[in-house]
Amino acid sequence: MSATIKEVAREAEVSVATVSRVFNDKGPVRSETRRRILEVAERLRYTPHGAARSLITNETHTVSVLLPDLHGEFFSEVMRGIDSTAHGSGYHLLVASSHNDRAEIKALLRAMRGRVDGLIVMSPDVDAHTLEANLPETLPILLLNCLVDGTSFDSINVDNHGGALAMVRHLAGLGHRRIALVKGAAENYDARERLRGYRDAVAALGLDAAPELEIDGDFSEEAGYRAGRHIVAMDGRPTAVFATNDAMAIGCLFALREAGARVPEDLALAGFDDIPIARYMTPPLTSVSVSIAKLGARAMERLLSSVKARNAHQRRHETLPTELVVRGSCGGAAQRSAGSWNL
Amino acid sequence: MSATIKEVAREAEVSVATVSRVFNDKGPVRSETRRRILEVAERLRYTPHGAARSLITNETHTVSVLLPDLHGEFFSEVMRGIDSTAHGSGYHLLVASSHNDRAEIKALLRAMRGRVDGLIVMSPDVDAHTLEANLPETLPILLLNCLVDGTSFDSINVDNHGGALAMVRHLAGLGHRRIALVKGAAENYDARERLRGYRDAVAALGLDAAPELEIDGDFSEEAGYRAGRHIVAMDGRPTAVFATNDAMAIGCLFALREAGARVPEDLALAGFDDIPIARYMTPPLTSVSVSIAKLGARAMERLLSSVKARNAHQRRHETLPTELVVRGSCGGAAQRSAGSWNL
DNA sequence: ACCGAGAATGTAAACGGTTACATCGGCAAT
DNA sequence: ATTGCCGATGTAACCGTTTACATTCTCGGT
Repeated sequence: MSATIKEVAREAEVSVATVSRVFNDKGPVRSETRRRILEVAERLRYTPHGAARSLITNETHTVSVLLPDLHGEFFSEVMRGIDSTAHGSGYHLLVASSHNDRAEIKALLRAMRGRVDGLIVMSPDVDAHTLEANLPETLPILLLNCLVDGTSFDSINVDNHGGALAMVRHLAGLGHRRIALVKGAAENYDARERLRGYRDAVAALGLDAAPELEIDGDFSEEAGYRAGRHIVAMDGRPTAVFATNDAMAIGCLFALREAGARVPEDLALAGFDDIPIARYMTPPLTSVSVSIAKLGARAMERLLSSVKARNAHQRRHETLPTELVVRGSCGGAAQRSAGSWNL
Repeated sequence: MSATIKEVAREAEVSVATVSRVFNDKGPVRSETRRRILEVAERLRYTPHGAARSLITNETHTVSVLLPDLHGEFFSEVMRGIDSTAHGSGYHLLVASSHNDRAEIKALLRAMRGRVDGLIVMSPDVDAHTLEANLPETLPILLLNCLVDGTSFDSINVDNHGGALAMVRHLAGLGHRRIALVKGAAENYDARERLRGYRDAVAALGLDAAPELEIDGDFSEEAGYRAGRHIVAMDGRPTAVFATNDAMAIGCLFALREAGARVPEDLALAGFDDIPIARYMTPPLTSVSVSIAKLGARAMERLLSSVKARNAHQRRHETLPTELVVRGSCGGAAQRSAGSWNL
């Protein structure tokens, strides 16, 4: 094993306390002593032992991110944001994908004690109760895009409702009265909110409202593909399709093209999330941008502040606004200037 | 704070040793005693303290992944593979993106002591020397897609050379004699190997070899875009473009389309990596698949085995084969059957 | 009734740090 | 010369576990 603080102390002919003081910049140390200690430490390749330090100081300088299944762009982006601010504040990142098995989640959560200073939860499946039951009540927690019923946890959510509303309004503005929606899984919170936004907009604008316009899906490309095939075969065929995430929009586009339907001429298509691929599709996909990296950054920011406040702070629920990104897939005025392709 | 083992012991009227034995399934415990202890533990919400445990056992059940900058699909996929096997073996994952600052990397590496049992390094920038100088020599390390000169570290590399070779051979088979290459950054190891594969193939097959056919790039979409613009303007215009990664192929495709060049009719286009978007492009991109998730899984597998062997094992360098994935972007017989889209 | 062998449990020493408190000089003020 | 104070350093307790070793209990065999 590596050298310990004791060996450094012995070699530098001081006590461990002094060595510790040097390494933590705490308390007065004569500069000559400091120099000698640092020199010895360097020679012995001494590095403080993380676990030992955590044990006594009761802080790990590590936060954990719990997510459902790290799939694709969304995960990658949100992690980017999270990592960047964590890193900036000298915190390490522990990732845990829950694979939504009940017992497993419980085990995961429990394993957190003594390992992390805080927790960001992104699993829509993990209910607040499970969290409370399996975590030390002093551990700061931030719910990211989770259902926040009456829970007293801090949270950040994307304005799914508002985004969906804006998208439907946009489509209506282009003249569409009959807009199909490709739904996400019923138990998914994001999915429910987007659905709610769609319905509210349809009602408010007096558009065609029919159960068959709400098509089942689960946020996977394959579901989008199935939805697409279904749509081209409908008799009261809609003039626009709003897939509630980009992955489904992609699958859907494939199905439409396969069936010979042109987008946007025959059918307008819109997505949600504005994942990086969206702008490279043919046609480029109109979507709702949620600024995923910023979402992650903001989450970590808030978590760290509650870590520093020792979790004794005012709880808050925050909603991050979305932005409609108009590209070519819905026709209309959508145009993008050459050269700005890499926005 | 949460309950400690002592409180459980006191409440259950046993010694801490017995509680510990129960929680680790070690040594004999009367089943009645075990029951009582578990009951008390549950009531007190006791969970073993990670740091304390690590301190004495000298293992953290955590491995760290060091990567350059967690950007995009590649990261996401490789993490997926890594996480899945780590998780399967009961290991936690610490991610650290190095942001390639010298001093920062050093600090990061040092902070690892007492925090992790092993390390996967994916930063092509981190040289072996930095690793050796800043890590306890007993820490198992696996180099993933890094330059492995004479280093004695374990490693896994993608067969970049073979993949590039196969791609050029494929293009030549379609009748192309003048094939442009869009290079990656000169200092990037993957990039160099792919370039080497291209040159070897060109030489072996007697294709047109000219310096102007090797176009600068850096693996970014933007670089691909610039390369595309450059290519359409060349006088001895090539008939095929081999972008050494998919991101550049995407940018390139955009530029070609913008200039009115049809793919694959006027110009064949190929990429490398087979990122998920590739199959959704128009036309679908012919690429070299590296099975990224498998790469990550394999890496973690090997790392864990050397963790278990206490790092006292035979070092090995391994090369993961690549696979040519033929789609529509190069013309020829490329065709994909409807329905298999979600492969 | 006694012995010895396990089985069941307890005791206490690590693990590698941090930090409250004690100690020790040296120096300015008296 | 004494006092008091402060800067520099040392001592030792503590953080929450695991585990080698000691101790006690339980029984079957004699």
